[in-house]
Amino acid sequence: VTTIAEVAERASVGVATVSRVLNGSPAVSDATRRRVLDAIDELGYERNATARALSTGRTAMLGVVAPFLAQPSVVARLLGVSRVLAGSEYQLILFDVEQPKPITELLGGAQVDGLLCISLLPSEADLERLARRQVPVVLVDGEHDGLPGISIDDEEGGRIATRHLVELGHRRIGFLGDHELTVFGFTSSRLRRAGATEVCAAAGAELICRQVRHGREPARVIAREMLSAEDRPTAVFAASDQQALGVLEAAEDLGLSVPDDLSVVGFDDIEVARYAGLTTVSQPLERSGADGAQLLLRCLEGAAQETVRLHLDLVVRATTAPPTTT
Amino acid sequence: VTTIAEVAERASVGVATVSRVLNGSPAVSDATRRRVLDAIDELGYERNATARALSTGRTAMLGVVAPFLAQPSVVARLLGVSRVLAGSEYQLILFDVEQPKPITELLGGAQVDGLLCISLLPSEADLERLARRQVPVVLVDGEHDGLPGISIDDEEGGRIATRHLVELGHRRIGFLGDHELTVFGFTSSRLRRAGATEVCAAAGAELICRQVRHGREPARVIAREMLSAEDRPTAVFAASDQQALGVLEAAEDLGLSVPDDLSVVGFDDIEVARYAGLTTVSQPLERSGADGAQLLLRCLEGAAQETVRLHLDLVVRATTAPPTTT
DNA sequence: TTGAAAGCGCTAACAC
DNA sequence: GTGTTAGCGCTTTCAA
Repeated sequence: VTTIAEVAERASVGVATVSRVLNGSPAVSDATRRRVLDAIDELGYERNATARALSTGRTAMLGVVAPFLAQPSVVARLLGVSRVLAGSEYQLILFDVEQPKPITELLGGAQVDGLLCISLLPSEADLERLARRQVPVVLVDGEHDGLPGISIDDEEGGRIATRHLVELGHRRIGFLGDHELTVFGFTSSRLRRAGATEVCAAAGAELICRQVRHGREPARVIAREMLSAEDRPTAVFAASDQQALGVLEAAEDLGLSVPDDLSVVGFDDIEVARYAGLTTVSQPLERSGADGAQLLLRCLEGAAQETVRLHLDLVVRATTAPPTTT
Repeated sequence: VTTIAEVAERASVGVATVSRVLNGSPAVSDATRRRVLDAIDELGYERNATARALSTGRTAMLGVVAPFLAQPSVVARLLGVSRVLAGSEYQLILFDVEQPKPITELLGGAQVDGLLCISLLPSEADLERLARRQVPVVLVDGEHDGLPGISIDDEEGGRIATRHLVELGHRRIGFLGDHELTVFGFTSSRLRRAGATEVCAAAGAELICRQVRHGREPARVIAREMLSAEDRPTAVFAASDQQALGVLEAAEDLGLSVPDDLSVVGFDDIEVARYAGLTTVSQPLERSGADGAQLLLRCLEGAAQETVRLHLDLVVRATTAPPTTT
């Protein structure tokens, strides 16, 4: 409501001078600066970010695209992003993806100086349009050709989980992962399965694969089916903790005791995992968001673009044990 | 990079006509509209939201201020907000509050058409400045004089939880709530305690109160102390599930078995509560966010401002039982 | 060190 | 129906 012009008038200077003061330009005499500052104070002036953005071509906003609600792991990542951005000059605009949909469409005309994609992969078309808009893109929990990003070695993660089961003595292992089609071109589930397949093959173990929509409930349904079979697996590796929780519920439904009748390994190590006593492959979730944000910030400064892979750990809790030889 | 002027030139029309097409004005002949649309297509034009915002005075962005990371309950609420906003023309800008700090400062010059405050109360000064900017404010999980919002009856919630304990036979009850100073002028913890106090008084039960910084770990520390006392309470009512979880951990630390040696009631019914088998007072978290967003949307349309109170439920799980008379 | 003025890309009167 | 033009509030040359 108060504009720079009113401040200028009150301080008896030109608008350019006010702008200089606002932007901390050294080319203003102390006396003038004082007058301007006083005028700003008296008028309760606050600079209009929109006008500034139009003029400079920078909005000081970073977009974060993520399937926010689908997975708790995304929340943890977002937390890292938020913490880093809080210490920067950028604001965070959240674009929640509920279903696969062109990112650019979702963005609408929204002007952002940079974009962070969490747990989803932009399509080639999206990338092209983003490039035309000169918006740098950083991936968190995803990899793509030329794009900088933070990720993990999903295949290795699959190996870690499966190796654990194999070493415990399991030879008939179930795998529960995302249904490829529903997950935004997201390949981690597939890679984790590849890792599992590799280890099973080497150990002469059988891997029974099922794909399902993400989330606990769908996993529960499929797991119930998988565990009802005559030759049910003695252990299940779920591609996410959420799905692992679904498996645990299914086990309970069927009266199977964990880990005696069934071992379960998850992936992510989200907070609930601890409460459920779930054995899982742990990845630094919050860290990934923080690092991703930092990376984007550096891209914005024109720095070189890198891709970082974070470390994975097996966390053994109470849902895995050797199979009972019935 | 492409502007409305280029589109206009290509379609051999004036910029106003392009603008009309862009905004779906009916006052454009079909033939012209076609030409414009084609030009837009060929040029891959996308309208610049910043310029539009500057011109119209509306940014199509809604701010959400929340102590996002502090509490899982806030995440659930945010989820409701996000879902509603996804169906609107507005984008969501997230302002994460890590520590008490003037909201307007946090907002910076960021232009938002409306503001949703989740689980925190803006100061009078903030409210004034927001009003001067003509930004409508809606509260989610909070109440304030003239402001519309979605809330619950915290005092009644305190009564519900405590009544449950009293009815089970507990006569020495601990209360663990937020430290008033740390929570953004947030009064729910205080009100919940008031409800608890009332019920205890009526039942002739003793209420031992402790205040603590929010979060699980601080609660654990204080609870450990509270439960180490000679005359320790036989039940604890925590003002949030997070804190209740801390109490459960403290009990485990001390070798107290729940619910035999100690009953625990939480508040919120966040997702983990279910896994921890925590008895708690359940409030519709996601719903509160959704309703709040809807309310804000209506305010933006100039509709009357209301305040809604959501329903509370006691969810009895495995952490409460009658006290064992040792 | 300071001010005047020309945009930034769009919308909305106002004329034709 | 359509075009012209004056802003929206700020930044940033360019002169002084």
